[in-house]
Amino acid sequence: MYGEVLVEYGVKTLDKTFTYIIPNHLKDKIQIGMKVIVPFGTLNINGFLINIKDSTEIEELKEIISISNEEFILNEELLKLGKYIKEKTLCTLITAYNTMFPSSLKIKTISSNYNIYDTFLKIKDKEKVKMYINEHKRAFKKIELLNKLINNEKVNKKEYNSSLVKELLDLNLIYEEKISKYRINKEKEFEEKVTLTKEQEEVIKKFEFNKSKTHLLYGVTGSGKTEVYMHLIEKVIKTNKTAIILVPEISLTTQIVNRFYKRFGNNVAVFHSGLSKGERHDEYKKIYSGDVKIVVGTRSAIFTPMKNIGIIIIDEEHSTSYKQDNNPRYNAIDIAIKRSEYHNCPLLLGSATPTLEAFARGLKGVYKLLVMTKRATNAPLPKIHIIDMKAEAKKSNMIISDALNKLIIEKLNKKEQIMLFLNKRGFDRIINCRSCGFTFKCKNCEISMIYHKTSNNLRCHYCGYTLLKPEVCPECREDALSFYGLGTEKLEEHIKETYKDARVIRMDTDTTTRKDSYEKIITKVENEEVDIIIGTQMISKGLDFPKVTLVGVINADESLNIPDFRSGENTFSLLAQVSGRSGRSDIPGEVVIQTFNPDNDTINFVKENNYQKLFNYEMHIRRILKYPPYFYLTSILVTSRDYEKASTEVNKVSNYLNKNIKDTIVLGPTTASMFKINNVYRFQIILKYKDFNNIKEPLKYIDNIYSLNKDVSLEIDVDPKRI
DNA sequence: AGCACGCCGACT
DNA sequence: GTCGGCGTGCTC
Repeated sequence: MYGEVLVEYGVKTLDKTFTYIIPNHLKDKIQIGMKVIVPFGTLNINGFLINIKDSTEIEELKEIISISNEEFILNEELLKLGKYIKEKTLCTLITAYNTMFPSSLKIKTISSNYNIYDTFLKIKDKEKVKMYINEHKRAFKKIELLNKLINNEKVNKKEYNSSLVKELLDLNLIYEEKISKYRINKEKEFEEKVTLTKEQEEVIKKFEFNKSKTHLLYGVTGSGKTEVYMHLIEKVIKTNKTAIILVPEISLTTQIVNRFYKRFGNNVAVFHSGLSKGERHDEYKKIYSGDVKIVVGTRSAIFTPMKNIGIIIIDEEHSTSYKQDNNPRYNAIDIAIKRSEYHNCPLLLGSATPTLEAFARGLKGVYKLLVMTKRATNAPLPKIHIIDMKAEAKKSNMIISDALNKLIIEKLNKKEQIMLFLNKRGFDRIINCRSCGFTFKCKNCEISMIYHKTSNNLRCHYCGYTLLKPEVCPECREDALSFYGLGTEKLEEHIKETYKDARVIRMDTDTTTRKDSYEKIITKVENEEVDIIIGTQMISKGLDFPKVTLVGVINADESLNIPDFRSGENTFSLLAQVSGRSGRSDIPGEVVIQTFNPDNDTINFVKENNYQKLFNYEMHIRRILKYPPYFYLTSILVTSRDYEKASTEVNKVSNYLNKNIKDTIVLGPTTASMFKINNVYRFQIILKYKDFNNIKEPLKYIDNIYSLNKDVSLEIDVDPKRI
């Protein structure tokens, strides 16, 4: 017997199998999908057994040394899925398999045993024990323990003093029994049955089970999407099938997972990067062994080895977090579609602000479109005020406008909660005019231009159009051009100074690095130990705090100015999402959006809460400029420490593509949006096309060439979320 | 990726 | 005369 093994190095030159002899002592145990240790060159390394065969042409063969992980084996579905990932993202097969396997289960660490146990004490010989009790009448504790055992009570070793237990063990009266247990263990709580709204019922009625169909649930913020998810899952697990539900961020798993625990108890596993290695091992084991029917998690949970899947749900479908931004650059939605096909089960994408791609498919009938337009509590959507910061700036209100200030004081007095959202995702290298709000846009591409300090000019990162940086604003002739930039920390300081009695908490990547810190912050807010929550992206999605009645967006403009064709769409979804945090229960909510561009179309769609208008507006632009969903995109990034090399090679690539790709628009080469990072120069090419098959082989070809080049590297991102 | 083999420059 | 620089090529 021979085994075909993929070795662990994720490099293009080793993206093929090596054949090994399967020695007799492994023949019974070994299975396809197992991790093994093989001799490779001069050393022994880890690999993945992906095929077993009876004969081989190769003459000199070595033997597989051992199996490195018997506990978890990749099943047939997941082995197939890896091949799909390789084809779709152009990564190596082993890279695909390694990402599907949770990192804590990588072989380097597997030597330690992640299983943990409860140790119970058992009785050996009742008669002997009774005799002992008679002879030691004054050993009260020991007698108590032994009596429990005689009465067949469960006794955990931890309950008694260890030396006491040891004595009894040494006397051979009792013995230990280890029962493996999981670290996370939640009992189901009773939860009163919720009555569904008409809209929720309608959605559930229309939902198509038992077939591979993608549904898009477009439901406004607070319309009760989570409740719909739970109902659908309840139906599915009643038929003995399983469910996967993905949420965008760890901060969100906390709230959703708790709701799931309450309703489904130990039938739920969590899976995300915030778990400790041990916890992750346990959760994976629960899933692998079929102990749970539901898994809730972030992107990587889409690879968990659930069997007999009855539904896959992706919440906040528009979130960019479903796309991995390093190798392999997969999108969990694509994987979900693939798995739904394999299991012949439905996929549900949910969002209050779907991506244009998804909504367009919904309208075309590719996805089944389900709609919820009302809030579940029947509360109205919050009232949105747009504040012109140009006018405020003249009054020297640089951070908080008069209107927002007034509302903050009002809400503080009423003991209601306030969320202040700071949009930090912009580049500080965007210049705008403090006087009139003007920002520089490329005349060809309609996207913001980026300031380059070294050359003192403004550049478009799509087409390369360059403009010398003017001294005064070309619109109003004022000398008021400036960079933008305010951090959460500074905002927190300002708020604490201004509202001295308010209890303020900050929620961003800095304050949530420690494990459980999300949970702590969320609990604090829920227990009303906090008046004002300051945060970034993190507080924009999904959080459900009934006492929040005011949301303030400090700087709406930054994401508007990101030089990406999706900036309008992303800004709308971000603002609509944060707005949705306000007034979720019975008290009506308000939203204040501060902007230097109060007349901007996107901002006004937010004010009207009109997704449909945004959709039509953006689709129009996308059609003219040949962007998704009308065309697919792939970006190619060429980088080098040597400016000249990067520049000449990217031109070579571009020439090659222009000659060898048909029916594809080749844009560039241009400098990438971050041109120089850590002294590495970055250039990019963007491809716009209708059919991936036209570009796949040429892309593989250039990818292979540059995998051998140590000075210049090339990265391909198929369907990038950011360009 | 990681290592051996190999072919040219400055040193006890 | 040898030690070691890293360029090239191979790994079942």
